[in-house]
Amino acid sequence: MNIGTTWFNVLSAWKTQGCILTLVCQLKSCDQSAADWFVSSRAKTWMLACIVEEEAYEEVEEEAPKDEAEIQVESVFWNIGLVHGSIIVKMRHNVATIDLSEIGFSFRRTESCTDNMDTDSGTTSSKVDHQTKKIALLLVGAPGSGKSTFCDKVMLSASRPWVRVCQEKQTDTWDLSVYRVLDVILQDTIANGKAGTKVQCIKSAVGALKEGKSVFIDRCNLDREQRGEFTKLSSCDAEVHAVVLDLPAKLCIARSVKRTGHEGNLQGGKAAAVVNKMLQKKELPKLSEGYSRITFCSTENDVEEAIKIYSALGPRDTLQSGCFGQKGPDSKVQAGIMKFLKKVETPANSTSHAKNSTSSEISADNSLCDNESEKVSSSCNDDVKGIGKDEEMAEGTNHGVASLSNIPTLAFPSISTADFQFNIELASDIIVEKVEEYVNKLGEVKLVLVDISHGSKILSLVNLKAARKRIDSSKFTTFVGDITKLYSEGQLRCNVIANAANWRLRPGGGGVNAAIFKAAGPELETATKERAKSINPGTAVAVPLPSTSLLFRREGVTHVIHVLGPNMNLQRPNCLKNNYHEGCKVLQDTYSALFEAFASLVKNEEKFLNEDNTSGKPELAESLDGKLKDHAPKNDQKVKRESTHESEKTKKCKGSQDGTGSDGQSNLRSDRICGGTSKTWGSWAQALYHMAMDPERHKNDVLEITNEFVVVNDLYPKAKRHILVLARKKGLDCLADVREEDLVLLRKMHAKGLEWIQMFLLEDESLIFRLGYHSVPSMRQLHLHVISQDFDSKHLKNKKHWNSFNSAFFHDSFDVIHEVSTKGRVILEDDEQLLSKELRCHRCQSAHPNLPRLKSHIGNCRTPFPPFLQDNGRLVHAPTK
DNA sequence: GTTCTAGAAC
DNA sequence: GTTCTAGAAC
Repeated sequence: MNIGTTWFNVLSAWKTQGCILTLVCQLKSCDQSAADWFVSSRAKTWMLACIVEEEAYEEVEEEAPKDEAEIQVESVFWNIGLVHGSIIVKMRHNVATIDLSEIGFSFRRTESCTDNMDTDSGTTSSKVDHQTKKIALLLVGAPGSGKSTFCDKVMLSASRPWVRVCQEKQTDTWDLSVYRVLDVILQDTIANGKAGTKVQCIKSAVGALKEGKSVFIDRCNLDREQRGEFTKLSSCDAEVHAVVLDLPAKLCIARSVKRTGHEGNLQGGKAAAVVNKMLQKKELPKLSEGYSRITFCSTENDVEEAIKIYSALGPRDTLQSGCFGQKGPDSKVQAGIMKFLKKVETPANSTSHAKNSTSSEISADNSLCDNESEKVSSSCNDDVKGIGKDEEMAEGTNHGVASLSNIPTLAFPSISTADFQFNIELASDIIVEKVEEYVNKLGEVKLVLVDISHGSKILSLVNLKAARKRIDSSKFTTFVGDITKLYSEGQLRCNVIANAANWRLRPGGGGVNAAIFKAAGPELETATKERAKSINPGTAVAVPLPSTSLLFRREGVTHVIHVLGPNMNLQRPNCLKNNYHEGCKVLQDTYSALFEAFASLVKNEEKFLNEDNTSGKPELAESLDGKLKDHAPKNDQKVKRESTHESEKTKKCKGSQDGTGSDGQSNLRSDRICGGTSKTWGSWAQALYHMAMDPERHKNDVLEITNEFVVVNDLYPKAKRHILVLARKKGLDCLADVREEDLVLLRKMHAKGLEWIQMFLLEDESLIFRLGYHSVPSMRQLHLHVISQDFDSKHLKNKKHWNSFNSAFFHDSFDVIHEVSTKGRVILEDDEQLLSKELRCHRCQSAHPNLPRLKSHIGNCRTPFPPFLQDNGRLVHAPTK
């Protein structure tokens, strides 16, 4: 038997699905005894070597005459540094198993693979080039911020080919002897090789990009100049991204100390000094440096999120451009945006499902637990106690289930199966049985069983059993994700979530209870206390979530239903000591109580809605009449939400007035700005006024005339559809002039707007509309803008245009009507400053350096609109099918 | 509201 | 050199 040895340069390695690793290798050299190949990622290289039997080897030679072999590895069981286990390799047309039980690997062919792979591959890697939208990703962060870990984690699970380019070790060192590399791996260190220069880094990066791979630039990249050369990588037909690991200095130092301590090179103090010095000099990247996307991570959770995003990125996928995460350096503070950021930021610290920290990271965290900021301590608590039990990497957060529906939805965790150690088989039976019992009884609602971990046993069991019972999947589903981030991360809108509470109804403990209390903030604790002091097993306590709670504002959760299930854990109170007769009964009662409580909330909602429709906004309700979808969550928090909205405005107002002034003063001020006769209108600003006063004269420009208003196309539409409903009442120049007596008119204008939207939707059902007024209009005569949210128009030319429709400068008609009916007028502030604020996407809130960049972004952004827009009919679109 | 344009930013 | 912004005139 002829046995050959061959070496492969691994051109790229990426996971295609599950644990299938695809490698593109370049045949380096061969001899007659064996074939070795190896794979590398990072300095801690994936190293796989094998002896190939004659047949397989010949196959490689025949099939890859151009010095290229394509290999897929399935079922990989490996452990860097130990190099043992077995892997299944698919090498072009063959599948083989590699047994790595010892260094003398064996390789045996197991079955034929029928994949018809392209054997005439032409130039090396050309295939990859065409498929891959390349990315050059600069990691920006101090030593110990987790840059390399970031790369490792992404490379581990990404289906796109990534190469890590770093200072310490170049990826083009494939010509090292296999044994030397083996040594490297076995020692888990990168002691070989001198530090690479920046030029080498760039060379490697360019090389990798040309081969169709995406690259990580794993250097500190803390100052702009350092980064400059790398942003030029865009000339290699790659998008340049930055991920900023802006973690607390203490954390970076702790990790650096740990690391340097291990190698025995640097004293802890020295590491701290290095990190501190670097952080002092840091300049955060700006989009204007040439990035198409920047992601700021200020917590470990942010980092995990970013890892997830890049891991999920397939070879052909692209990410939205813009500035994501935390404050960008070029952001001017914008009240609305800061509110948004706060919404997103704060709860990010509240839960952690990052179970894939290395042990050194966890211990570094622990050392900070006692005296670090709350941020760090909360995340390390989670790391230690563990919300999820799963050690595997948290991958995506959902299975593509997107729900924006208004159907009341209850998300609930599996009760008692985690900390209370209830048997999972039995629990899954009970869940399915109870869901089956209630799902139809509850009417038009949806139930979702949520578990944070992928591969969760309870979810699989429940899915299986629910399928067997043919439970309607539109009414009951399971969902993988964090129950406190269902909307923001999973686009799953759940009005109500269930909490597996403790008997004291107190925060803490761990798991779901801790996560929900953290995410909801102290408001939930207070609201809970008002309802009950404790809870008995088998019962439920429904708590309305105050509108100030982040869980409400960010996720749209209106109620939390606390439930307490049976406990089988001896370490916890009221242990049933394996008495499953009693346990099952209690668990059944628990789910019954949960679903009953949910039913009761739904019932109350409907009642409220009906009352609201008859007294509040008859025209609106009539006009909608099932033809157009009102996005309102239809819950009893409506009034509360409005009051929040107002109080936020008041705060903002105070801020903008140099800390002076009560509401009264702000009213005065708004009067001065745009009220009554105090504003003078230029001749050019009178066009609408003339149309309203004498529409017959402008017949050609007018769409519709009634006694009370005129509908016209906006002369310079800022979106595909943009019309104005003009009030004809004299003296009603702008919002500041509106009084309670105009309420009927406002409602009619709104209804007229909705009528026109209906017509537009017949032509293009993909459009989504918003109706509203400019705070300080340029044109005289009160006019309602009815504008589609595509903003696809050549007339949208500047920041002012954008912000006038996408900041608090734009007052939704719904809010105007509500405000006038409750307060008699619209409270206006010095809103003109809002027009010069930074440009942010109206969907995902990412920031963009200029309007052309923003426009190209919004052309692609499909992120759901933020919850506040989806509520109360602020957005109007075609009925969802 | 738009257009025009200087000059800043790239 | 080109792109983009912002202020003035209308």
